[in-house]
Amino acid sequence: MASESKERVELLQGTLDLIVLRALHTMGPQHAYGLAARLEQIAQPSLTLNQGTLYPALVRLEQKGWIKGTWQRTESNREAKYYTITKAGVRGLEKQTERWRRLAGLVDKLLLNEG
Amino acid sequence: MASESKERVELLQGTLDLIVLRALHTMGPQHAYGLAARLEQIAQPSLTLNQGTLYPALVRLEQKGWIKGTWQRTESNREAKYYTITKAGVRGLEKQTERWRRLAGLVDKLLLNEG
DNA sequence: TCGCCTCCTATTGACATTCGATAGGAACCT
DNA sequence: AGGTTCCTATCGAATGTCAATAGGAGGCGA
Repeated sequence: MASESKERVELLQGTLDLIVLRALHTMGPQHAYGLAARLEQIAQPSLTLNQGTLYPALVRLEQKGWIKGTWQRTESNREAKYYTITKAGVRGLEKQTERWRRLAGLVDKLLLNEG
Repeated sequence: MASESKERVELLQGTLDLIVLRALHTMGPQHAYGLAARLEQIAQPSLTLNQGTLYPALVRLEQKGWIKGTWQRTESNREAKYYTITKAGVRGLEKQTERWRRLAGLVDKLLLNEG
């Protein structure tokens, strides 16, 4: 047995943008905190999203013009920055998805050669 | 249509180790140069492996004890460092593969929710 | 023998991203 | 008043990739 038991999925650099974009696209506007919660839930116990990773990612994406943040009040009456995906963001998402599929395809191709 | 036509796959950070390990595992001992050629061939025109990325990766893997390099003569009579995967490397490969599958599964789960 | 091409290893600096730790404000509940 | 949850945010360290560059050694043709 391996001596560790946590076995979290660590992000592959560059994957986070795809994940965030996709999440915003399907679930609509979200704020960082909520996003983290949703994703963690979807990912079961395997992925723990670092706040210190997520926030910079959102800033990055906003600077690129792929998402846009607006301050609003939460259901729980707190100030939160809700991010919405932009048109450019949708295009970006498509590209990132394509990129992912390519790499995944390549890796799978290698992984399949079990001979 | 997108305005560009090359669309190379850039590596997701952390993927290279998996690829190299897998390649060595299935094709047996290889030197860096040959490895690059083989991989590029497998990946069609989509992946261009950077030498500047591959060499450090091999050093890294050797330091971890996952691969072992020995100098030998090539068919073309040149000195080359042939890398072989070690037992620890095989275990590492399994872990990396598992890790990849997890992340790929997660991303795919997200990607499937097309609205 | 000279020069060039292919084969092959290798390093360097810039850059981007992630991690882990840490900080703090504001609303709500007791 | 005090604690907890919600929520945003930043910092330093570590890591990995990229693009460019350097160079030696064998083989081959002129």
